[in-house]
Amino acid sequence: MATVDQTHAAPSWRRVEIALIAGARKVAAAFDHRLAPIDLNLNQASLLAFVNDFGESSQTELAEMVGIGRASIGSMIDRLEVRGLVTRNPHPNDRRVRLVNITLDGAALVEKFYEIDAGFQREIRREISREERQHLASLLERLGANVDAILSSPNINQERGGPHA
Amino acid sequence: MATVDQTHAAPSWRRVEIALIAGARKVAAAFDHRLAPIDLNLNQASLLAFVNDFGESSQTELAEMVGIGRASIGSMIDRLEVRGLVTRNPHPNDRRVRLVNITLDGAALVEKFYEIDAGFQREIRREISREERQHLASLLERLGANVDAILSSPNINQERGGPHA
DNA sequence: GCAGAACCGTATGGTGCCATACATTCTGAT
DNA sequence: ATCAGAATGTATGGCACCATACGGTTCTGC
Repeated sequence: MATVDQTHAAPSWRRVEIALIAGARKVAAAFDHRLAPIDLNLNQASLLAFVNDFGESSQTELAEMVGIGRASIGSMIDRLEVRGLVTRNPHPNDRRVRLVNITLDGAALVEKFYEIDAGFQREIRREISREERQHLASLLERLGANVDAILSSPNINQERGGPHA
Repeated sequence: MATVDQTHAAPSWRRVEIALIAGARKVAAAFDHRLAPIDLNLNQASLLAFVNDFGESSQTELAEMVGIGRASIGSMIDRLEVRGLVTRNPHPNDRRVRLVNITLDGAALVEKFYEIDAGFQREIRREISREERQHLASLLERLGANVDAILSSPNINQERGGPHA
């Protein structure tokens, strides 16, 4: 009750972009819910799986992969390292870099993750076709490009009336 | 370099869901960037616009509308109230409820928001057709339904193979 | 060689969200 | 009338992320 009335299809305060953001947060929450038994969240699992498949990677590479900043990836790896799921080793030729590798325990956890993930996919993708997902991916890609353009462009300071031209 | 190889269409560590989450965060960041001149973030602007259009609402209604929890909406309204953009008034018949109303200042800010939003839409929706957006909205709706189902269902503890039924 | 730019990882402080627990108030059953 | 249960809003503590700044390291141009 008191939920948003369906008859208002797309009122001004309920944009697609807002639905996108709230929806993404809920998807993450659902993922985390299913991942709780192995005590991992989505980003952690994603990082682990990446290192498992790709082998040793620098932290910057991992940050770019997961889509978060370098500082965040650092503390994330801290926690994974404490749990013995990954190791940090020096790069042989570049002393700035710390290469992240997966451990046996980590690899074992990735296996469990894949099982859970398979079940999760069946649930989350119900009523959503493969074609739609690909469409979504391409849309997100273009969205990302537009976002980058916005972020790198300055704010035209309240030139009220907006950029009519 | 070291970026994701395109030839791997959907590698296990790069799911659509992850792209969705990272993409949504970036969209929010871009929105906040454009909203910075009026010192509002997306959720705040969305809340203000809702109250502006719908009139007084309870905090629980607003939380549901924005898609965050009751505790979060509370501190959010705190900040808006301090700035004099909304007021909290007692409900005439129910002393638990505090009805949120918009002020004249708040309404004026909503107008600015609409202008900025219009420009933002033009930017963010470049290369994305109206049909695609509607498609996205419907997809998000089904995604949300699946998510709700997941969150309200218990974790079948690593009954590997997943819920076949 | 060497100063300055570019890059890697880390430390710090701040933000926004969540989950949980709580006091208050309303509702409904007895 | 009374009392259990539900609903509203608030307080608290924790988490994950960001932006910024920094020390250490490598690369580049002279």
